[in-house]
Amino acid sequence: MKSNKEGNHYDVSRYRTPDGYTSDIAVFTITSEVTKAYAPPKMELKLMLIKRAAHDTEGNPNIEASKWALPGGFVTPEETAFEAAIRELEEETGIGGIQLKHFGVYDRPGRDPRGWIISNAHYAIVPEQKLSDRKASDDAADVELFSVRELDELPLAFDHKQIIEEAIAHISRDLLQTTAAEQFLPELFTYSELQAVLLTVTDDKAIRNDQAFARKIKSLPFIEAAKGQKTQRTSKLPTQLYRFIDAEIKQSIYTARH
Amino acid sequence: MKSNKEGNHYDVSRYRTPDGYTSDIAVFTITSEVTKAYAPPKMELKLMLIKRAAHDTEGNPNIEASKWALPGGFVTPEETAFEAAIRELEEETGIGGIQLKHFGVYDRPGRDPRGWIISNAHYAIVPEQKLSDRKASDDAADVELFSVRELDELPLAFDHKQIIEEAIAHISRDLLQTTAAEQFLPELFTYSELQAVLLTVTDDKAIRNDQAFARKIKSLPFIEAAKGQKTQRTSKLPTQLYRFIDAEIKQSIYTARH
DNA sequence: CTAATAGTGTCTATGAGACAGTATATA
DNA sequence: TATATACTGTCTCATAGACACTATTAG
Repeated sequence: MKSNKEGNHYDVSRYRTPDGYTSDIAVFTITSEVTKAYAPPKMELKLMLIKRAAHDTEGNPNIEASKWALPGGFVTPEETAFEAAIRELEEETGIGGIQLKHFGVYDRPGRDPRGWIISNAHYAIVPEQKLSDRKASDDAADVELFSVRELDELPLAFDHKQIIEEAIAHISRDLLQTTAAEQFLPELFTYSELQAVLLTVTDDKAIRNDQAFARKIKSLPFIEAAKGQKTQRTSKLPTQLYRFIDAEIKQSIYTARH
Repeated sequence: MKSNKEGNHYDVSRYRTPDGYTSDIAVFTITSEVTKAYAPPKMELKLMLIKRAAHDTEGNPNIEASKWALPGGFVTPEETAFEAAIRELEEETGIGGIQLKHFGVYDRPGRDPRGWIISNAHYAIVPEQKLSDRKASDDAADVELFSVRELDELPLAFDHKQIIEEAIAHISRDLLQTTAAEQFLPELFTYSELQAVLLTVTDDKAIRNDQAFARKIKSLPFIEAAKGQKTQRTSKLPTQLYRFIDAEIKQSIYTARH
C-alpha cells in the first residue's frame, strides 16, 4: 500500500491475497449473584461462547465440529472489521448498543485450516441482563457463559484459546486502568458494587480492603457521589450511590507511587 | 471463520476477499542534539517518512505520487503482518533487531484507491545512530526525518495522516506508562537523559522539575543505580548512571494518587 | 574566579494503611 | 436483641512538592 524508495508501482494483482477477513468478538459479562438479601453481590467475569455444530446444513461434517468458539464472521468490503463485529454481535445475539474494543489481529499462517484467513479480535462488555434475556428467548443449547477460570479445560476451535487469553489480559488491564468498569455497572452504584467488579480481575489489597476502598472512592477524580441518593440493595444501612464522571486520566509510571 | 448458531458451514469462496494485506511501520527516533559540551542533550521525537516517486519504473504516473508515506509493504501468506513489518523495515532501511509494536488496523472502505486493502500499523523505536548510518549510505533524497510537531502541513499519502496521529498517541502513552523509554537510551543513562526522552511527549511538572525527577528516579522499582558508574557527558560534575531492570508494573487508577 | 549541572537538607501537606470503633436498619 | 454492611476517628509512616542550599568540575 505504498511506494518504496525505488518508486516501484505496486500492481495489486501481483500479490497473493488473503482468503478471508473476519471479526471475532469476546463477549464478556459479569454475572451478579445475589447470595442473600441486603448484601453485596458475588460477581464473576464470564465469557460467552458458541458451540460449533457437528454437521453443516447439507449434513457434511463441520470443521472444528463440537468445539467452542467466539462469535464472529466475515467482513464485507463495505465495512470495517470493527463495524462487522458490531453487526455480527447484533445478528448472533440480538445485542445492540454495546461498546466494543479492538485488541488484536490474528494472522498466523495455518491458524485456520480453510486458508489464509485474517481475524480481527474485539472484546465487548455486556450487562448480564441483555445476555440472559437473549438466552431465554432461544433454544440456546449451543450458547453458554463460562467463567474465565474454567476455560482451560474447554475444547476451543482454531486459535481461539490464544485469542481468549489475550482478551482476558486486555479487559483486566482496561478495567483497572480505564473507567471501563462503568460498562458493567448501573449508572448509580455503591462502592461495594464497583469493588466487586474490580475484584473479578485483581486481588489488589487496597481494592479488597473494604474500609480503604470506601474511603478511596470519594477522592477519585473520575467518580462523584450522587448527592442524597442512597440504596439499600447491598445492605440494610442506606448506602451512598456514586456515578462515573468524565475526567481525564493521565498517569505515568514515573510520577506514580510505587 | 466460525460456525454460527445455526451450524452453517462457511465456504470461503462464497465471500469476497480483500485485494491486499499490508503492514506499515511508523519508525520513530529521538534525535539528540548536543548543544554544547557538558550539558544534557536537547531531544526531539521524529518520524521517518518516505517520499513516493512521481512515476513508477515503467514511467507511468504513480499513485499518490510525491506525497510522504510510511514505509511498509505487502504481507505474504507465509508470515504474519508483524513479521512482514520486521522484514520490510530491514529491507527498506537496513535496520534490524528493532522492537516493533502493533497498534492498529486500518481497513476503512476506500482508504486505498487501488482496492480493498487492509493495513496493519506498527511503530518502531530506533536509536538515532542506526537511522543516520543508513541515511548516509544512501542517496536518501526521498527519506527524511520529521519532527512530530511539523507533520501537520506535510502532504501525506492514503490515510497515513490518521495512522501517524494514532501512532504518536500510542508511543506517547507507552513511553509514560511502560518502560519503552529504554529503547531510546543507552544501557546506562543519567536522570537528565531519561528526563529529556520523557519531555518529548509530556510536559508533566513532576518530570520537568530537575530536582524532583532526580530524587524520584532513585525510588522507581524498575530502575536501579549502576553502582559507582558515572559519566561526565551531561555535566562537568560526574553524574550517576542508571539502568532499567525487569520489574512488574501493576498500576490501577483506583489505587494511584490523583 | 564563574557558570552550569547534579545533587542534598528540610519543611509542610497529603494521603496510604492499619486498627478500632460507631451508625443504621432488618429480622 | 443480634447481625451485617457502611462508614468514621485516629494514629503512623511515606512521600510529593517546594525552596534553599551545597558539591564538583571545566574553562
